[in-house]
Amino acid sequence: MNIRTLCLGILNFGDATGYEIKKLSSEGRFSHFIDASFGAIYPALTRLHEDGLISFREEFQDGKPTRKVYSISEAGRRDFIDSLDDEPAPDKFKSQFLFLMMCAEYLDKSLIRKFIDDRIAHLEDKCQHLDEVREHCDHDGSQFVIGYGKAMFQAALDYLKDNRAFVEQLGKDRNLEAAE
Amino acid sequence: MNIRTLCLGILNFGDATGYEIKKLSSEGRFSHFIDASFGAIYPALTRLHEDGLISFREEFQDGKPTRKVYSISEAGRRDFIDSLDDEPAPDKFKSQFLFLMMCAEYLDKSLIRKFIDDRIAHLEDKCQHLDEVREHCDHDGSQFVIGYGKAMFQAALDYLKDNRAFVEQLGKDRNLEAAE
DNA sequence: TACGTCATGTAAGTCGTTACATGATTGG
DNA sequence: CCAATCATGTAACGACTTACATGACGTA
Repeated sequence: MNIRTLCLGILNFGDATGYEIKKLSSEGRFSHFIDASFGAIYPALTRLHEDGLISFREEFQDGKPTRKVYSISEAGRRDFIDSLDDEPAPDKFKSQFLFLMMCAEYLDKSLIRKFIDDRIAHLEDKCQHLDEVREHCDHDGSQFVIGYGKAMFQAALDYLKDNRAFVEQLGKDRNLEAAE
Repeated sequence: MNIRTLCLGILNFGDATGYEIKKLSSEGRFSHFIDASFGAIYPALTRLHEDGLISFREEFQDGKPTRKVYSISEAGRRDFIDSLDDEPAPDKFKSQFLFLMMCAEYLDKSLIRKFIDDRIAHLEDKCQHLDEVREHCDHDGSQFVIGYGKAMFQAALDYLKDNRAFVEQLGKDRNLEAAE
């Protein structure tokens, strides 16, 4: 799913600025299955506007930059809802962390331990964050989707805690840089 | 992690052709956290060879095209193992399926049911596939990584089975195309 | 003083996908 | 007979990232 459709979909749930779309997609309730950068969002919004699928109003504020608040148009809504009937593209998951763990035998035990500690901390953050978002969100579809994310993160977390000893023991005992 | 490093890493575990790297990354034991296309792999191998990080021998076979079997060089191995000390980039997960489920209220109940049936079938395939790969693989690092993938897929599967009724009930009752 | 937040946007460049081109063999 | 598998590669295109430019305010 491209950034264009993503923007349209988010605007379908309510008006937003480019900045808010970025925050929603990388920190908010979509952040566990989507990500987009400013450099992708702003041009996408410009194009959607040119195509008549969204409109915007400017909100002047003192002390802060002017906001462009985008709204989806009727044509945009139609376009978006039609697109939902298409089979979803398969999920994409890329993990350099797993790639690294696969190479545990080439890493120092201490380094593996550090990477796993970081990862566990990161997953705990994510889980906690999803819990918070879920509490402050009464949209049913989002609830379902947050639950799905939580289930996956929690499973990863449990697996890491239960199996870290196994992968840590695969590493090299210390950095033998002096020797060779 | 770019395709270049991916190829180097796979070659670090043993010689392979471009075709085999593709298969490993999209069907084999790396397929749940990595993917690469031919159009990315072949140029990457050419460049790695130019840079002296890999070498290749040609294997002529009758009835089948000639294979170029690549091997990692000492320089390549050093380069790769050094790169492992860097902090791994954060995981990336993109799911159009979850995006779709978030929009359940705009979909027909029947369509949601179909999408979920497909997804469950797909996840069951993946789980079974990982089980098979795990049995035929005695590399410890890979075992750990396969287990991680399995845990995540299984969690997603269980969640879907337990909560599908909730999201299905959010959908529209039938396709009201005649009305409007 | 320097960084983080709010806010928009551009431009260059990287990276990777998709489609094409080629062609023999095997299996349903 | 058609599709899939094996096998390599190119070229065009698209998508996205990164870095930059601008600027005021708040806070540690």
